[in-house]
Amino acid sequence: MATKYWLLKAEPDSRIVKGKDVKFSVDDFERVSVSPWEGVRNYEARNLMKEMQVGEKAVFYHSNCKNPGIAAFAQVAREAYPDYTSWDESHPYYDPKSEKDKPKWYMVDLEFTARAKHFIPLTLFRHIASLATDEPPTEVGYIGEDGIRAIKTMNLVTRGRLSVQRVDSNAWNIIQLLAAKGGWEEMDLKPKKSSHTKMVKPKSRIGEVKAGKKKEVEQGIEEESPLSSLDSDEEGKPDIAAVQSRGTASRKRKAPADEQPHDAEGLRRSGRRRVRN
DNA sequence: GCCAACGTTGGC
DNA sequence: GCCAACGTTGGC
Repeated sequence: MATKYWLLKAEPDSRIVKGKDVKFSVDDFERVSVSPWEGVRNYEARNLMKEMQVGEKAVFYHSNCKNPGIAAFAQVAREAYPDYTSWDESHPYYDPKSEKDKPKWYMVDLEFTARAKHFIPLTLFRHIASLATDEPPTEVGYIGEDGIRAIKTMNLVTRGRLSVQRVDSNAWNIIQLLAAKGGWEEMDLKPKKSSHTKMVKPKSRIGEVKAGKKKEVEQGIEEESPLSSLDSDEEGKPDIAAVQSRGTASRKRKAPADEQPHDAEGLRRSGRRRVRN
């Protein structure tokens, strides 16, 4: 079985949840060297962690911060085991539905490997993903057209909210290159306005009405085609909660890879992670 | 089983 | 701080 590669997020900035700081930066990671990846409360992310094997490589991503992006490399140091923080009432991600004899949430241990020589900002990925395949920027021309293709389909670009993601080997190789070589520091990393530009801001008339909290989504967009996601090879049961596409925008999303142990229920938090203690 | 409402993620 | 995106819940 081919080695798999992963991307895991953590928040480098302080954020207090239930009185505890959930911050976990690359500095923290480097300092502790090995860390349990607790706090993931999203089924798909959890299932991905259950697939992880000791020794597999991963990138460490800074999320929900001023400059999100890939900060370091890591490897899986322990396969999935129950996330004991889900049993701790005082923990930010306590889940009363998770029982000791039937854990609902799992985590792996990750070991810090090295910092990325060049921090790779999300804006770079987004920018590259917005380009035509045959117009590679000279500054990072070394990634080639295949590199652009690989980036366009990265989960990081297409599935922003997933906190634990798989990284395919093409993307993995590009990440290695980028982290080693850099070169984009002078680039203007704004995405190249793509099709779905949505700048329809009202021309503000003078007493405009505020229109409630309804945000109409223009639909019709539906660009997504790739959504590759090979997916879900759950090892557990098949996923039940199948797709629930939301009506509005014909989103195609894959089934929520889930499994839920008998009663579905659920916390509504998603996959954030990490709580320092 | 559909889908509107709700609540969270997380970029900007 | 705003708000689009989207996972989840719950009414029907």
